[in-house]
Amino acid sequence: MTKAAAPAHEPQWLTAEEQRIWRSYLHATTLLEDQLDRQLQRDAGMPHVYYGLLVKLAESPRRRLRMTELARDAKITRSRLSHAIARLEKNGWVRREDCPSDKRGQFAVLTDEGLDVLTNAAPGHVTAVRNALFDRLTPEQQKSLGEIMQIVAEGLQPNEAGADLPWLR
Amino acid sequence: MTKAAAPAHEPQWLTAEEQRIWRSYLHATTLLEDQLDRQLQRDAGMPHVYYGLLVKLAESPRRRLRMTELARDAKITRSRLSHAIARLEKNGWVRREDCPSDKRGQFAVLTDEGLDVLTNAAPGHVTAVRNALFDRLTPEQQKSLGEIMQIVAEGLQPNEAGADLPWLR
DNA sequence: CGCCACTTGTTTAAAGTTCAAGGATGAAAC
DNA sequence: GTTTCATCCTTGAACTTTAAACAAGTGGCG
Repeated sequence: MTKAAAPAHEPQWLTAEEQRIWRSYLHATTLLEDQLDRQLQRDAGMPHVYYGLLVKLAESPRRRLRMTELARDAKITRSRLSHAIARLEKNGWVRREDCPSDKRGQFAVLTDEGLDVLTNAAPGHVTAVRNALFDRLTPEQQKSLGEIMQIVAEGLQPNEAGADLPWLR
Repeated sequence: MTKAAAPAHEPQWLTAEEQRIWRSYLHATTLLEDQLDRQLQRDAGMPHVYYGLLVKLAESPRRRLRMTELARDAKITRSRLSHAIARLEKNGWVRREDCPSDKRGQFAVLTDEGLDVLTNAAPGHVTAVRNALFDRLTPEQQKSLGEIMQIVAEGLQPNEAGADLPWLR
């Protein structure tokens, strides 16, 4: 121990190096999200989050998902999802369906038109992601990024994959 | 070349591994941003972006910055900044001042009260960042993250540090 | 000077998000 | 059955963000 310990109720401030890392993180993530939002808004008429919803639906059996499950997958609140689906429904890209087995439940269903929009938007989006991210990183960096982000995501996941086990927090 | 090349106008889709990385990235960044937003909203009565504005001001000489410069530093549009500063001004945490040398210009100035709020909020925020990010990563991972994010940020920076040099794009 | 192009910052309205509350159904206990 | 509590999803209001248009000021240049 070469440094005096901080007073008990003082937080451990970030070191200069940590600050550098943290700022790079903030800059990169905000710039990237802005970029994707603008690209998708321009080319597909919706923000990135909404695009993500269509993707989830397209990947699901029968192109449908329960609202709660979709919200969980997309990491957004059910409230936000309700509003989002309302908007997508207005566009004709998604439609709601009642769940036969649980009268409280709703399915969000990707329409044919929605799939078309998605199909048209996808190439541009993938290209944008490549340009901004993958094309700039070495394979090692890509691997590293994946590991890091997985760790962070798991740490923040309120409840996923055996999270009803109290001793995991 | 073991794989057939994609048709010229087909995008290069993400490989399975790239998709994994990209999804981890999206999950981690959205969960982290949500987490910080909620923490700051609860403890300091403002979203993360607004907190970032106060930080920039606090770090600046005489606790003030021109609107455009602040917007650039924080990676947000001037319009967004106008609204944000209006709100912070209403809280008494920031005040505006005219620029003497350029009558169009405005300074955003951090008030004493604003500095107090910031001082009180900082420990909790730093702790949140540590808990979610730094405490979970090895030193190598931290270093790697910094490098990666710097690359990405620089790639997206519309104009920074000698960006008026046309041959850089 | 007088014109023109550009920058600065704000404004308006529309879109998106959050927060707290609430209606309805389900599930388990009594 | 009915009470109780949890879950599913929606709603409306407040707030934040975006996009486009605008007023005012700067600065180059004939």
